[in-house]
Amino acid sequence: MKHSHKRDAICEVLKSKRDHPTADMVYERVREKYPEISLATVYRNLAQLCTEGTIIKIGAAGRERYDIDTSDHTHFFCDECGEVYDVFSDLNFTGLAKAESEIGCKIDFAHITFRGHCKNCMAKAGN
Amino acid sequence: MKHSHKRDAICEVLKSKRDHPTADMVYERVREKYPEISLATVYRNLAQLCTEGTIIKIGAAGRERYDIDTSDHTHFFCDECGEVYDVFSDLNFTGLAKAESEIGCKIDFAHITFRGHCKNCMAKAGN
DNA sequence: TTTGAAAACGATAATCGTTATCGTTTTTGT
DNA sequence: ACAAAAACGATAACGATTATCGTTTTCAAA
Repeated sequence: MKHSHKRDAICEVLKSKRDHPTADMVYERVREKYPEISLATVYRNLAQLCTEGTIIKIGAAGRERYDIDTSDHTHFFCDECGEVYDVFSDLNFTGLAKAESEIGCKIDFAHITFRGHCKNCMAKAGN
Repeated sequence: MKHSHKRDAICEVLKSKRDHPTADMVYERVREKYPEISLATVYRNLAQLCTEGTIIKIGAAGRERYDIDTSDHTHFFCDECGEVYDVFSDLNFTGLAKAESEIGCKIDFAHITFRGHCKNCMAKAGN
């Protein structure tokens, strides 16, 4: 895909620190390279990158986050610190066909997110 | 739980038509009984009912919906018509422990939503 | 290398769902 | 009946995101 310089810089931000930043966080980071960039440009390019499939949006209650890893994986949201972690382990679940037949629908996606307490927060609480 | 008249009417709206309405939809419906009710009152009471555990919020990308069925169940969102359906079939999934050990976390909730095409929309498309 | 159209941009206004404020009204317990 | 607490309506404020618009940059064809 052909990208503008600023769009490239936004990709670079997503690639270099894979912590699922919000638009604001991307804005702050890309300003290190382009101090004059507008927040509108960040939103515009994030939207475009989503449309073309380069990145994905992982909605978390009124505050979108962005992930450059478009492979099939799950996200874990820490309820304590708000951090988001990738989970790549396979999750097989049974009952999907039964769910489909229950309401007579075709399930295209089963979207799973985890919530709980992350390693760091558990370590802190443990002491 | 002790409720005001208007809070009761809001519950009644949720009970009588279990289609996971948005706050706006609740507002429209409760106005049939209380034409003078304010949208603020609807939001206020929906929030309160969530807090006390009488109803649940099922967030769907920037637009909350409300469900008076607080039992453990899943929701199916039709990508075509936007309708939301309840799914009560059990879904067992394996790999949760592996996911926990992968990132060293404690998973408290696994939140699942389905997306796809509902019965009605498939029937329409089929002709 | 000029040129002109398309794409991208910055600034900022607008939008949308939701929440907060505040002065008034209703409910409740005594 | 009465005071305190809860609920209310109107509306302003909020925060995240999107739209607008006039300007600037890019890039390919001439």
